[in-house]
Amino acid sequence: MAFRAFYALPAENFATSTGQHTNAVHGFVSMLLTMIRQQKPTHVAVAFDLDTPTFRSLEYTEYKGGRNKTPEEFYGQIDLIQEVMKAMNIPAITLESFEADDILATLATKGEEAGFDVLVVSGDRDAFQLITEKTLVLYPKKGISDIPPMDAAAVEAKYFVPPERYSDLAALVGETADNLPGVPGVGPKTAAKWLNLYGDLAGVLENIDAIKGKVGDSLREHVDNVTRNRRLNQLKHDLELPVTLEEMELQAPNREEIENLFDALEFNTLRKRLFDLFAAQEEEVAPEVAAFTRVVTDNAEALRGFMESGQGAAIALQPAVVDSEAVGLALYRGSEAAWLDLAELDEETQSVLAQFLADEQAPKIFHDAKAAMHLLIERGFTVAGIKDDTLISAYLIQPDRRSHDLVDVVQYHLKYAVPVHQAKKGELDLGLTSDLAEPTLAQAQAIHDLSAYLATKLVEKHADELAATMELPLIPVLFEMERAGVAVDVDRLHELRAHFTTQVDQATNAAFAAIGHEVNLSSPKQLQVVLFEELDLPRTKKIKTGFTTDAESLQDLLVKTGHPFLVALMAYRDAIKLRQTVDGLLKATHSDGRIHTTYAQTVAATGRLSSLNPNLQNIPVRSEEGRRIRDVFMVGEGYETLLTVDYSQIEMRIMAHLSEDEGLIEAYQNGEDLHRYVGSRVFNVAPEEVTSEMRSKVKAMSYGLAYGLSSFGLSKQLKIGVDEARKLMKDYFDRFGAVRTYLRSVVDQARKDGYTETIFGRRRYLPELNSSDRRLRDIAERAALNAPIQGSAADLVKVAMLKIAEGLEAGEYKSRMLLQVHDELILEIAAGELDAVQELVTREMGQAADLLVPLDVQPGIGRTWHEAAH
DNA sequence: GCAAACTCGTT
DNA sequence: GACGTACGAGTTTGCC
Repeated sequence: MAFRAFYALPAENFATSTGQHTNAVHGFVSMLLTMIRQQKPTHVAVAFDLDTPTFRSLEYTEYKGGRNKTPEEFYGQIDLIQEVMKAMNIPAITLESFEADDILATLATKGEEAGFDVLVVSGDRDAFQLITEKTLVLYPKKGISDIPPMDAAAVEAKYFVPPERYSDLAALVGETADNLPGVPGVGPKTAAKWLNLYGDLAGVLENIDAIKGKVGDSLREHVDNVTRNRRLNQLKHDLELPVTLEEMELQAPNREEIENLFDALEFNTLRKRLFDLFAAQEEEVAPEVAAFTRVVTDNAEALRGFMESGQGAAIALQPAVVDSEAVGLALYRGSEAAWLDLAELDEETQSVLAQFLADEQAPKIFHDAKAAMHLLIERGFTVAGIKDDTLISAYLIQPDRRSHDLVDVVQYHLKYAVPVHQAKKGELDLGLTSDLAEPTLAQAQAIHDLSAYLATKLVEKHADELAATMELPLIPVLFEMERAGVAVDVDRLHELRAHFTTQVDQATNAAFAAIGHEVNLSSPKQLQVVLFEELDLPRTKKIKTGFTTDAESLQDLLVKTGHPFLVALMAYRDAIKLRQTVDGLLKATHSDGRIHTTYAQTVAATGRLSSLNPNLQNIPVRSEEGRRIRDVFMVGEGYETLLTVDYSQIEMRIMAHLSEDEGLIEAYQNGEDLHRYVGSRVFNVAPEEVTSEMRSKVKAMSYGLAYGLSSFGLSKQLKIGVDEARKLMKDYFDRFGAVRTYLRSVVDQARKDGYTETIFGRRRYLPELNSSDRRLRDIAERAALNAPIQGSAADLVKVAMLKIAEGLEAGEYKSRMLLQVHDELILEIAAGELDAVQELVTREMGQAADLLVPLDVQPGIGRTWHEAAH
């Protein structure tokens, strides 16, 4: 691992002021911290090779021969790593005449015997022989985060033999890195074929004469290689180690030693990461979980009994997931729990479970029900009767938190650490005590307990009604939208990709020609050198790393200097952004020819949905070129057309409603062109005398107000003086005074209450309104201004979606909602249903709330999203 | 190799 | 000295 770190990080970038290279140390410690954070081990040890002879090199002098000499810069870094381990109170183990992997093998065996789950991290494939039900191997390819631990199934998938045969396979194939030649002409495929035919290596050698062909001859000729390889690649499991398992228990680091050591190594960001990690760990409290009875529900009768004995009490459910697939399901109902192996259900049990899951009257509690629905439907189960979702509850209680992972939520509210399971794919016998069942059952129990605890919290925060009438009912609606996905024209996507690539290339060439050399146009850092040093253009706004090269500043520079490089650079930025968008869409297109986004219901603090994997809420629309991407979203087979319906000026209307400003309300009630109307009042001219320049000024101001725009911001946006902007705002507020009163009162009220509230009662808590830090307070004030407006709009759209879903179901329409883009809904319309569905959608959107101003909705029809725009 | 910074698309 | 909300995603760079 240290060696990998050494080559991953450029040595020349990592040296102390005294010249000591630290890249391997930095990389190793960085990886170790990541691993501790992700895997949360209770015990940790690190094994090192020595550079003295081992029993392998004594038996076979060429062992690991032919390797390049260790680079100069690596020397000494191993000692430094060992010093860091000492300061972290992590044993660093070496053993004369043995290799690190033998130490790991011994530790794995000892750990298993002591009842531990073991995770071996090694860059040596020989470690695969250690894999068992209790031991997994992390074999880093690129990085150590984001790679699943190798289990038996993963080894089989890759090498076609189980882990206990891996060493046999390696002996036949050979290992270049260790200078262990195998049988020429034999690769993993052939080796695996033989091993599976004859059981193991001994079997292959017994039947050596039966193997035909050139490879058979080759094997017979090199059989000595094979037996030697097998002897050498066998790891030792029974070494006398200088460290006990107890001594491996992960402890807090020795702060003083770390400080001194990291001072010397000049590690500053790592120091923070290390202390942050252990600070977080110290907070964790031991679980205080009530005991419950486990019920094995491996047959229909047992499952039915479990269901019935609960007498209709809500059941918490938690799927166990391996490789994005539900392999097990834990059910918990207070003092009693059940565990189901979803892969092994007999027909009758499957049917009992299916009936329960689909029963609207059987109340269920999930943490992230929508995700569970996707997992379960792949197993043939539909889910109804979602009584509670602790993910939603946690979000409504603290909408500003970014993540509401079960682990975090339980830790925060119930003050205990819920166990997390290691995914183990090959483990098909999922008994009640399996590594998967225990933690999943504990999670289900935690969800059950959370649900009860958060229910009172919801009431305290006045979010119970919102949960019951809006967020929970929305779950199945969003689920259906995600499941449906939207059809895309893949050929068109490829054409667009080629088109934008041409533009990227042209812009790149033009940019290089303009400055006479190449540069990475995607690197702000390099662009700064070109713009502000080579070309010596006027400096732009300061940012942390120098001067910004953002689009707005580039445009300013272009106006000031007219330099052709700027033109090319801006064209490059536009084109590469569009190509990235297209690439993302291509990557996200499923085999059904559709893109299935995921709506995050618990991310945006204002109550909006967000869209991810891919984000379909930021598909370009403003530029002509970008809009072409909207043409690839098309009506799917079996449907007639797309229908888009969006609210016009929803946030302005909500501001009119909330402020009760008579002028604004009158304008909307009379159906006037709002910006023209406002313009005529602000500039004191007749409506027909409002010029387009006046109109765009008040339009920018109107929208900006809902975001907490300052006169400075307005002046910048409109490219007018601050004085003029200030006057514009004054004139605006003179005419629409209630708006100013409202905006002020929102912030004042929020400062008193600690939260803002939408029309539908959605709260956002903003404690920083009373911060002594001016910057934080300003940010909180703008959030307080915006949250009721953006949030009410989000609520309104959600209400409309619920009504539309209801209406579609009641009318037994085949048409369906596909997408939501904050104030716009996109539906796929089945043949003959257009008129009725359009009427339904526009009606429900129009009457989603009873405001002081009318809600205006605009429908559009077309074969593609672009065509359906109006 | 990981995490932060920058940039930019939408509403 | 900063100055418009709410997001997601891709690329580059700093780390020492």
